[in-house]
Amino acid sequence: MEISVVLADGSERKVPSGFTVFQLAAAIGKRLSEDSVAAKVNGILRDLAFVLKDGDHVEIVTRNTEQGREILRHSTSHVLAQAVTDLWPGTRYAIGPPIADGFYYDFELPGGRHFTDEDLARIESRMREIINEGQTFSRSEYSIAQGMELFADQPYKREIIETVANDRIESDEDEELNEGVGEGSISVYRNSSGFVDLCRGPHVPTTAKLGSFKLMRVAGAYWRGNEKRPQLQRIYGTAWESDKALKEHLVRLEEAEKRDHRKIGLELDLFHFPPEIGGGLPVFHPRGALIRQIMEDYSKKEHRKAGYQLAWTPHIAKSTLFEISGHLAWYKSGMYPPMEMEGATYYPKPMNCPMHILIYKSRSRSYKELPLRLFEIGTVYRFERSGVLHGLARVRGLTQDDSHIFCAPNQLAVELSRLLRFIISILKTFGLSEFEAELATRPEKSVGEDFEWEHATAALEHALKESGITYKIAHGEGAFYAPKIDVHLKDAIGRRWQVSTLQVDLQMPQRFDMEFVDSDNTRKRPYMIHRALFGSVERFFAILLEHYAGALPVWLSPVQVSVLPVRDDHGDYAQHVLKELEKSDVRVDYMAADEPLGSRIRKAKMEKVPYVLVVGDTDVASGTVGVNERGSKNPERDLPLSQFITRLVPELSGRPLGESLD
RNA sequence: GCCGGUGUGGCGCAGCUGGUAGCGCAGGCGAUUUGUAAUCGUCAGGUCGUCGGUUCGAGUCCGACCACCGGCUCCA
Repeated sequence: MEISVVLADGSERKVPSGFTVFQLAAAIGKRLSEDSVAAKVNGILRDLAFVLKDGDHVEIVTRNTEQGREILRHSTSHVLAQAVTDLWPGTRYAIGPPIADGFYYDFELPGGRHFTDEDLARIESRMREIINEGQTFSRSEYSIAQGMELFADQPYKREIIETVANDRIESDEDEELNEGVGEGSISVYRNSSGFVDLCRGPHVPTTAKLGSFKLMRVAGAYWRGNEKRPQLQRIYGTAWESDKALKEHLVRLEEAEKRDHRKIGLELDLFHFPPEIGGGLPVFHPRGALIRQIMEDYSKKEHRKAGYQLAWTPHIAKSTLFEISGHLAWYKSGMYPPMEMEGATYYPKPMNCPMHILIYKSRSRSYKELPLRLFEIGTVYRFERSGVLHGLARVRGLTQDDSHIFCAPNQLAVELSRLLRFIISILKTFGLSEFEAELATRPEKSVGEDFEWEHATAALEHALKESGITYKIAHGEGAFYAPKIDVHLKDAIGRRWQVSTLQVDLQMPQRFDMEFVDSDNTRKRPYMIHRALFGSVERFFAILLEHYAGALPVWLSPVQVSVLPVRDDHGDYAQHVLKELEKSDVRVDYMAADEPLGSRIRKAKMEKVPYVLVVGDTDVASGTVGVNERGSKNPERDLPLSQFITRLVPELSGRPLGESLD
């Protein structure tokens, strides 16, 4: 008896009936069978042991594909669970999905025990034993009731079966919870040693297919992501199709570590976090402060050009203000504690918006003034929980490049489109070019009328469509008072960062009873848009440092050119070069000839100075410089100074000449 | 906030089972005057995160706290 299956390339192939996917792969080629980990049969992922039927469309999934890696990772996480239950009998195991670059598994150890780093080595060697034994994974199906019986002493598994069987979870985030639970039945995978796990599969046929993995770290993780539920012990690991791919991944991690803005900040003497000041409160050293200032000056200039007016507001305000704004009702726990003074209670501001509203309300406003765009680079304080602080990317004192736009309802759509274009244009000037947006819609915990939310959300989506930026909808991720667009960018090594945020506020105008006089002499409520472009100056600074690995573009570099005389007697000429550069507003550093040239060049290079100029005998004689450009291996010699300056000047400003906004 | 880890001169590190701290870089000084990624010598610098405890004796052991690192939760 023969059946016929259709392969990925569309060709048909006759195989004996009862043939498994693996037998098919082996029949096609030895290499394919070795590399196979699973297959897609009629579009559904199946084990290699899956028995083919006549007419099946089969696509063998190999280990070096994204899908293949996912299966390897998933299977490795099962081996992890097996090793842990071997080493600590009585362990309850929860979930263990594949994730980007690896996998994790959550456990509850008997007696409330916690994993330590030393445990990782033990677990890893037990895993290697299991892998070397070449244990098989075999699939079986049970009824829900049988499943509950099978996992009688595994409450987390039982909870998965119960909740998923009652109410199949459909959102992407909880997809792993659907593991192995189908309509009225569950599937489990059993190792030849007897370890059983609830799982949808597929899995590799045998642990022998695994091995290129490494356990990375232990962490606590709340069961089902809920702080109120037990905290489980999570082990993270990485797994790849080959030792080579594993090694490459570890090298990538090392490279990313070198870009860490906290490390670069230290190396380049840009900022630090004095413990005497407190966690999440950075101080910027002269060079770091200079970079900030360049960013902020540039931002202010562009905002003024784009029709914004600068505002300035204080750092603290009476509780009354935050009662009106609703911050005390909604986000008190995120605010710094209050200060008492002369019978009043003051709070450090967590946001600038209430104060900008007061500027708006300082007098009556005419429709002719709208849109009124206020802009402030204002420092706000937020009481971030100690565990979430992360260098400059997450601080307790942050400086928002914050603006609030007040407009007539009919101006909203146009204003949002214009705003989104402005944001993208500014971000591009900083050398960032890959963007993606999220449209965050109404969350469960929120205030306002449905029709307002719909109007505002539609206006945001309109702006997104018009900008051409790719976006997705983040359901229920909006702020309590407003839907929003979050702009994410991709850095030089492909990591995503959330930067700009753009919100249509439905609450503040009402809370503060804002109005404007329209052309028909009636009083109307303005719309309000909140918007931070960098997000926070500190965080954006961190992103730039990581994106450029510290080698900032010339216009952002605190030192743009270092001038190095070869010998002391070239000093006068070097000083002349320095003066000439300063005339063109170049930020120049001078390195006297008191140590060997090579050593000084090395220092300048390590400071990531964009241009190192070396001047010696021939330069003194003919008015030239030697140019050692950052990133280039071959220094140029005998370049006339004026020529170097002509070349440098266009790099001194962020925006390429001739390009304008709007 | 929770789980795990770390905390030794400005930076990077060493210091075995407890016996009063070392190295490299950076820094000061002196010599060297050098054509493209480390010149030589010399000097100085640490109450070992903080506080408390155990001990004849603590950088080493215990506890609390602080800060940082990796996660979880959170992120107006």
